[in-house]
Amino acid sequence: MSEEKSLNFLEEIIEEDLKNNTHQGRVHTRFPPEPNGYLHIGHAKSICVNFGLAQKYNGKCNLRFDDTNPSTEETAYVESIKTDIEWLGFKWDHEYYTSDYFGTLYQYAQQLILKGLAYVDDSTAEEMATLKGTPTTVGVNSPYRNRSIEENAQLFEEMRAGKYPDGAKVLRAKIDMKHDNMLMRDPVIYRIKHAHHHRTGDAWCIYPMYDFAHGQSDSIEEITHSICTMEFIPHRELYDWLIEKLEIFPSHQYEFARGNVSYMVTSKRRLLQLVKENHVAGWDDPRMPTISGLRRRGYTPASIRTFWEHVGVAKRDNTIDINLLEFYIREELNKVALRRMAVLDPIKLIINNLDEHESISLQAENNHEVENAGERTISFSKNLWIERDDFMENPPNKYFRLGPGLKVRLKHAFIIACTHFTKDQNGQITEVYADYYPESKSGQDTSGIKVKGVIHWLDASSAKQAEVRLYDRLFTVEDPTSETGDFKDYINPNSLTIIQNAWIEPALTSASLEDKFQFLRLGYFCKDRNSTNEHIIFNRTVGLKDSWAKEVKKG
RNA sequence: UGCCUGAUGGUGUAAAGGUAGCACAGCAGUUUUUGGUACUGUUAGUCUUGGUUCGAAUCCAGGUCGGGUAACCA
Repeated sequence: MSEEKSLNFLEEIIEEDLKNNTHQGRVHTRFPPEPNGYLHIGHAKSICVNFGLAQKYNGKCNLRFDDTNPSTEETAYVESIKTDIEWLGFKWDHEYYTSDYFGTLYQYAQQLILKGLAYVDDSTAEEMATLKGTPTTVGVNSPYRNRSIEENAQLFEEMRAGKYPDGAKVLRAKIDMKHDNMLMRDPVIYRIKHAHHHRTGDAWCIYPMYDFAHGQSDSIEEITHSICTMEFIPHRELYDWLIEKLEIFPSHQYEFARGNVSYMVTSKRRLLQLVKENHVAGWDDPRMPTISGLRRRGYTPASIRTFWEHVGVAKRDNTIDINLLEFYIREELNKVALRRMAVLDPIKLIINNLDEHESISLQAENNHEVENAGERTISFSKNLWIERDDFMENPPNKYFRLGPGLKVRLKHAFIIACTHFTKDQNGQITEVYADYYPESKSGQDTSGIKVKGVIHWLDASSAKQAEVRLYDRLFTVEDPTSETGDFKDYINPNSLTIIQNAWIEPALTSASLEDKFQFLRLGYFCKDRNSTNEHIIFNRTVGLKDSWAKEVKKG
């Protein structure tokens, strides 16, 4: 089989540059988060693209915090972002902050003023908005547009010195108020903000705007390929204009389509709302699409990387089916997760032909997908727990589990035959009775009995209790933001089901936070960070594929 | 309405003028001591109208539809 992986458009650009020796064979990218929120699944794509490209082409990737707006940014976010990137498995070449360049950026602004390409404007925000025009009507020059170079230089210096209050003046690039691209209509490049900055403290009271910081920072770091999402396309013209006028290193911007995933929302505003209004338990709630949420949910870094790698990079709008993400986490967990048994909704199973104090030791494989995964010892005795779902009073034809007169195998143990059962006055099954076949022991079955079904179970005398949290998608519709009404109207009321008293294998009590488990026939689980020795909590990462459920649904 | 983008099965993504392929999902089956996994088979696609060409998903022109864009946010 020839593994001929085609290149995405960014790889094509880079390979073309490499061929033409555009940057002396250098590939240098950067990941530029703003430290004002937590990273989510969409950022993970950008991280995979930027760090991935650098890796593939033997280049470098910087981490640069785009911290030009002191009123929204915090050091706490810086830490969470770094944690998440490292967890995803990437290493940055340098850790930079746009605020490191405030001095240089200030000088760049002065140069622009000296070239007659920037001016100080006293207009209010409203006045500027009016003068700016609309996409279909051209803008009008500000009355301050023709101030002399000397006056502009003087005023800008005074802005920096703190002579004016917030909003009193801005520095604008002098481009063209009639430009088709709204961003070229004399964009604001510096504004006054008497705010404490998380890194520079009170050293500055003027801060550069994104457009006067990002491209210049790329240039300072000699970034060869500045890769961002499609909504920045209109900014590229300004990006290039500034680099040209400033005569600095010609970084270039390339845009790809952000990756959307069905049943998830990723806008910072909406995520913040979910947290603030307590629809979820925090930024790392396992239902959140944040990296920290996915981590707590039990997703692995590799599964997220593989997911984005297979999704690919292109320029068209897209919504990726959440099934694909779930496929990749299942694929990985199937190979690494230790198999254990747990009973979430128990009914008692009593073995008729076993004495009360009898106990049989059995060996159970930890993961038969992997050699050397080892075995553990489990016990089998008279009183067992089985899943309520695994017994039916009047089972349909293709039901391969337990029912009156039916036989099944208890995983890793014996074949049993149901003799009778009891119900309470509400018609709820309370106890199921069965005979076991001693000669049908798992691995050394000489009984000759064939059964189609295998169910999981727990020895009631040794099982431990735990809390199990079953997570489902947070929303009931693929794209809650495109529906009528508020996106929160579409929150899935069943996104979290808490089972307070589930039964688990004793071996599970010593689980670590990093361990991944498959609860046989139920799904993949991991221990929650809020677990204590007395109270263990397991989170369901994702269920197993369930073709029986599908069958039932079809009727 | 201006400018910028984009359009390939249900979803995502390939095919650089020459057999429309891959993955997920779906469906059918084989295997199975997890109704899991693995394996096999299978359904289904080039937005539209013209043009260029022996030949067009690809090139050209018009149209249609989607997305972005009018913060002292990034």
